[in-house]
Amino acid sequence: MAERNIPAPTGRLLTRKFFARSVHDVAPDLIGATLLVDGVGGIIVEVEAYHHTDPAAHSFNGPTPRNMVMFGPPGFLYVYRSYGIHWCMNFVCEKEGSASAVLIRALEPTHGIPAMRRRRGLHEERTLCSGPGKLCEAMAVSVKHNGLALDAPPLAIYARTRKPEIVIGPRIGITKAVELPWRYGLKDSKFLSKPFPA
DNA sequence: CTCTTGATCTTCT
DNA sequence: GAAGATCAAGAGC
Repeated sequence: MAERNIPAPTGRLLTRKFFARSVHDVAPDLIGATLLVDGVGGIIVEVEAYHHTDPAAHSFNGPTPRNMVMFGPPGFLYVYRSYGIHWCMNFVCEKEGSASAVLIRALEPTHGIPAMRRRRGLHEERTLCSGPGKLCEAMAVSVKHNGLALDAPPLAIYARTRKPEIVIGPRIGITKAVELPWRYGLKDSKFLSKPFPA
């Protein structure tokens, strides 16, 4: 079966400068942007912010081989192994040494859906990218992508054209700093990893 | 629908 | 040795 043609996304391509701001400004601004890896991906509908002063962040206890990219300059990709099985992707923000990043938690699939279905072994679009491990599997992101620039192939991130309605809540799956409202989502999206509390 | 569990890498104790 | 920025499958309701 032939792969369907992939339309070019609209909107400006984000450059590294976009990420050289507070992680708490970048995170909500990413909701509605389109993330593609090798032309495959979708609209970012859910993210979380992490910072080195935050006990839940991987960078909280200083640099390790795993989190080294977080301590580098903004505008690069940090990929880590989660629970020994999955990969999760983050965009490094702020400035070198600030060790802050935005975890990409869910996408609304728009580009290369047949490829993502194949990789996930799943047909249903709603759950194709509805979690940080799921979207990496769908886009074939792994440690090979750790440290790549966010504004150069195979990555492309397109700015949204309109500001969407954004919902905020506590982060998912952590046990430290659980009260901090640093999870951001696209209001009423069907593609979230979990609904936001009312 | 909800709840429980296994998978098994990286870091910390 | 234990915990963790997760996910899917199976049991039970």
